[in-house]
Amino acid sequence: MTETGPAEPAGCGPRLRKASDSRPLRLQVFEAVRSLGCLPRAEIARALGISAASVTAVTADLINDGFLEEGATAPPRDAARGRPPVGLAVTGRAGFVIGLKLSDETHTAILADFAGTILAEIAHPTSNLRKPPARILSELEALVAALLSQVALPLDQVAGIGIGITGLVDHHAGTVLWSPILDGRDFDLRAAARNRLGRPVFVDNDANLLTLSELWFGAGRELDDFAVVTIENGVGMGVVIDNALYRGARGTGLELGHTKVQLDGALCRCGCRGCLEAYLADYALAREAATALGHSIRAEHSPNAMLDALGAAARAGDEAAQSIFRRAGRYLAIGLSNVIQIFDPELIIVSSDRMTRDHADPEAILADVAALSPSGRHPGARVEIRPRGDFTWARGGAALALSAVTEQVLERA
Amino acid sequence: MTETGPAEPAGCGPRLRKASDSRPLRLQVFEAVRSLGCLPRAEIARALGISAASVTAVTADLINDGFLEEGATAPPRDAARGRPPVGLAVTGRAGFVIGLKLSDETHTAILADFAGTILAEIAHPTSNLRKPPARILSELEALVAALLSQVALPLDQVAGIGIGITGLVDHHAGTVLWSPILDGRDFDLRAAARNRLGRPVFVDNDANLLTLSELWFGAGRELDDFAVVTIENGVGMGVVIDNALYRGARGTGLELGHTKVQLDGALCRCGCRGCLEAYLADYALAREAATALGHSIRAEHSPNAMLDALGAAARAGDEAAQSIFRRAGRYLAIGLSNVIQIFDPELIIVSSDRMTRDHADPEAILADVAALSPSGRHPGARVEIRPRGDFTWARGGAALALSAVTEQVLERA
DNA sequence: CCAATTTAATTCAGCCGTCAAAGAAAATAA
DNA sequence: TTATTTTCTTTGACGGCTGAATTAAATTGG
Repeated sequence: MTETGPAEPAGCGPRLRKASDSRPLRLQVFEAVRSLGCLPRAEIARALGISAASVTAVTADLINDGFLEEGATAPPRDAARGRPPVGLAVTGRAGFVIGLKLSDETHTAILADFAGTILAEIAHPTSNLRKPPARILSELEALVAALLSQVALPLDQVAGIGIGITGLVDHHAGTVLWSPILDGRDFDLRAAARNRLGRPVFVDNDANLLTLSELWFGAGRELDDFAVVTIENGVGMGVVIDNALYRGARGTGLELGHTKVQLDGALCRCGCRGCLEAYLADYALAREAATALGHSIRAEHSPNAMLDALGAAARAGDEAAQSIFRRAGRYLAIGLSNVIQIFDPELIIVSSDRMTRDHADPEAILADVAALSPSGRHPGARVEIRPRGDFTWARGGAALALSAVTEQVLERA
Repeated sequence: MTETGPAEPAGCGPRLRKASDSRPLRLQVFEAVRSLGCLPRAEIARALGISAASVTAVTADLINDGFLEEGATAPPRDAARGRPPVGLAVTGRAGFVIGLKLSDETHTAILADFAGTILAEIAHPTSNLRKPPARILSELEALVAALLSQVALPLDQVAGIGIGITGLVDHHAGTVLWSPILDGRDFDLRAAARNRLGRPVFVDNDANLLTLSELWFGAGRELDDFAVVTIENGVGMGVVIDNALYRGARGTGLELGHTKVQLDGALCRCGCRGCLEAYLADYALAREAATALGHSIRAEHSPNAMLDALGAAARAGDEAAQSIFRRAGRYLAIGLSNVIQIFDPELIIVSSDRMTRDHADPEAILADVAALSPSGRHPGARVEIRPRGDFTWARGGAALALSAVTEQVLERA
């Protein structure tokens, strides 16, 4: 920055934002109907702040093109006078998407229609070995085929497929930079899957999928801004800003697991010291488990087995085992507090199976978080710790596909 | 979130975003000209991706209304053939704003016109005592009067006043929740100043002002996304996402200084332990200075004097003094690394006078930051440590006022 | 049962913003 | 001088959207 005396020409102000957005009304109306379920034209006009005339015109088109239909169920009203509203709803058959999660234990997938209704679910157990890309693609293809056969839907009816995979994923490029279930690096999963299946594919990491799932189907539907923190093999985060998933300035960001919470701290699998993940993730607990449980457990046990044993020991009153979970809880509180300091969200959803099953005391964690927030500001974020359903990820994959696909499908033919 | 078998109606997808933006072309064109300085109509059309016809129409209006004028200086061209372009520039006299920073040592203010040209600057020394609001308002009024008298501009020609103040500020509400230079809490500075001066007022904290200054006049003009970290009495941060200042979900966020970098760490003036600020801020260094310098300095010295002495001692080779700065540098590296992990910006600007004067080794800090970033991703953020000019804040205040005021002033009369 | 009332949906004329295409202007090149 | 190139302006047309008026469908109350 130049320090000047008076004057200095040649422009000032932020640079121009690229897209001058202004999405077409057609799209806005469709999304309003999908978002709110089944609502009459008058409500659409009010919700979007546009004239009733436009709504009539646009919805007539959308109905004509087969995207909306006049609702069977008339929505309830407060004042039961006047002409009754005619509810509009998204025509499910207008399109279908698949959401899919590749994991180290079970691959899951769901089939959803454009209205967000889930039509089929499937789960395939898989080996937890690293696999070559070709193998993953075969598994993926088999999963999709089995899913579609449940409802006898041909593949070419699927408008898009959203795939989630653990690891470092570049959503924009569609590549997997690194994944614990994949041999090699920098695999272009999007291109490979698109070639194999012949349908549009979208890729993201599992934390973002989880966040999308909350945004589209879960608690996030009540909020403009919230954050999701997930703990398992690694520690991940997803953030929603103004009803849209925020992916960081350059596509990879929000790596809460690799924020540092200790100078020269514990060693993380990323090679750095002091990462939050190095105190919270499964592997971090597992490596202390051996010490805590002594001879009762062997090193060759799987991390999962070790953690189960550690959890059992803690519940049985083992001091060492309890202290492991207690420390993890305190570091989790630091991580959550930092998210609050930075983003100041209304809600943080902590998604963790192990946390809800084993960790000593969610209450203690919430109390720690509260204690770590300087007073004087507003109430502070709500923190909810909750388990995760088996198909939550896959659902997020469906949301990923829906959000990417809707726009182009709706383009006037 | 409900776990279901198939089906579940009643809508899905993100909730509706409130404003369907789509700023009027008139505003976009004006901002394009201001942003790029002096550019011909053809360039405007290209930059905004709109037709030349629209540009002609809109600019004719803007010229007619006195917001633009056909440029004196024709911008240089590559191919010197064809009809020479006529540069358009913002008419400075179209409007004026004041940017103003209230501080504990010196209040500063600048006067800028709508083109961003700085017409006058002024600095008033002030006592570093806490003051009652009325006193601050008087100082503010005197500052404005002295500034305007430099160019004989009447106050009612000023379209807006942007005020920055250290402390916890709620920009949307216009209130100062807490400030080290102000008695009491929850002072509605915006309303008070507006009443006193009779002009529109906008308020923000100093970190955001600094960030706006970079966004409007500095390095940020080359980037879509960047972060600013400021270190002095406290540790602050400002973040720009997609060419707009991000203020967190609920107005207060981005409190980098109160992110925790140590479990049960050093005591922060916010009352928590382990805040980054407790290792970096002036007061944090000052409280160790007494120990390091022993009897050579008295406790009753001002923090500033103590830090000056500490810096001198470090430069003279004092081991203890050096270690204080060295540790602060290492914690700063953690803070910067965490910003990178979360936001993944292209650039972080570290703005600190003391850091550039005293701290042992910027090189070491940058090296630490690099070491704390897991490899495998892209180059990583650029970090620039730089001193701060006296009027940088005030300039940010002008930017604050400009961005708030432009839209309404441009509304067709 | 028939107004009156209330709310929803539709129709229609018209404005605003935008574009494509064609024309006018100003410079250089031959 | 004439051709060429690029910028700027004008024009006519179109599509998206709105406001006002209209039609439609229900409830309420005599």
